[in-house]
Amino acid sequence: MPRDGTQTRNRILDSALVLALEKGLAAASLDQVIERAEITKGAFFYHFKSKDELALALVSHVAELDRRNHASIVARVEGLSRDPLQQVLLACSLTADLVAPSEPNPGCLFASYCYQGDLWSEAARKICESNFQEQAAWIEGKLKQAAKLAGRKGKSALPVSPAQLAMMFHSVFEGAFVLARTYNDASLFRKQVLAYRDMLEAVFKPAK
Amino acid sequence: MPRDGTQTRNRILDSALVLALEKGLAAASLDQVIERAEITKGAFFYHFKSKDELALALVSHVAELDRRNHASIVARVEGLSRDPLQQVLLACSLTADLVAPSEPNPGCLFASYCYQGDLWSEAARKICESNFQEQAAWIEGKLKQAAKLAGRKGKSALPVSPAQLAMMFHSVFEGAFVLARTYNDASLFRKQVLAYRDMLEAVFKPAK
DNA sequence: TAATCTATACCGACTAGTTGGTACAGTATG
DNA sequence: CATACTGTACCAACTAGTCGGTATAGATTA
Repeated sequence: MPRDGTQTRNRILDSALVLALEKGLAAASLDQVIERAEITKGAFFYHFKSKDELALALVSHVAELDRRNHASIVARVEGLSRDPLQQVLLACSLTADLVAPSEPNPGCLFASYCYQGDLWSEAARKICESNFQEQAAWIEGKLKQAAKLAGRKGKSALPVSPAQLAMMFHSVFEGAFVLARTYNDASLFRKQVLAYRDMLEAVFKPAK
Repeated sequence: MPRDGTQTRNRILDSALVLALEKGLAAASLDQVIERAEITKGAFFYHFKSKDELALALVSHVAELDRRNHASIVARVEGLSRDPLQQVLLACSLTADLVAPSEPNPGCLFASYCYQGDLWSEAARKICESNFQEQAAWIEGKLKQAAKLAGRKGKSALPVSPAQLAMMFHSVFEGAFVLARTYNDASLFRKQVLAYRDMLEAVFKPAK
């Protein structure tokens, strides 16, 4: 058997990811991707037919990492508590820690793509959408359970539907990156995700 | 005096804005901007020294529109109610209506820029930051007043500080655009902004 | 009042450099 | 011996930006 090419492929992907978050993949030339990956043009085009193919492979790659990360958070959180609301709150806390406060270019590849028309193919969109959906569905399910439990104690209906609350996770998540970049302060990401968590908690546990 | 050039300049700005929201300004070539504005290269470079200068002028332009829009919302809202919380809630409602549910490319130029390193100069960042700050400061002030009013009635402290709640407006606002693009459904923008509004209301008016 | 001047506004061919992508001969590795 | 590259040379298309020239219209002058 020949030597393993997956290592080189991953180097290309890693290089592209760094550049994509730093300056946007559209603005990053293949030469830059190649230089950073420390390979040659020949090697690049051996693994990818075109820049578009790289772009698509990169979303797929990141989506896969994201799904694994989400699965890991779910597993940890479901081990820590049996209460559905607590599980969601814990998941928020873990998500908040995903970005180091010192990170120079905190951001989400999905958001980066969706503001760069060239890369925002229907295929890429669907990958992002399904990731969002999967995660939102988990939150929504948990919140519905939580609402039922709270309802049994004879409380009023929620001011916002579990579906909208679940989607708001991604609103805040994505918006927090924009905030962090605009204020040039990566710690804002953490603060905003935690603020969302605290608001969620308050909505489900109204003043006694 | 020669004929008026401001019209041409505005045409360029408008053209650039459309393209920036559609595909990102970095990916839009000057030729495209020029073609859409129905002018020539000479006219473009008469008004702008470089693409970078256009980019900066465009954020300035949009920031100015945004500030006027915010001022208009504040004026309307302060005419409609004297209660600070109600004013903020109304402002959210008005903001939610900013994006038509049929809009093809809903988005924010600031977010677009901050994911495209080339355009994200320190000067551009500061323009966006000051717009965010100004608007967040208004919300924060109102929420502090609202908290005081609620406190007089002998209620518990807020689960999230007014400052974080105010910033969350922009988190949700920016994130909602990403959501709308990812789910390919512009109506999500409105829903998310309204969901934020309802959550705010719930936090300040806990179950009686 | 006609000719000239001047400053702004604009035109469009052109250039130097970069881009994504190709071609292909050779080398290393399992 | 097929796979996984390296290295270099190349190309057409496109890029931002330049530059010499022109059109317009008000101000100055003869």
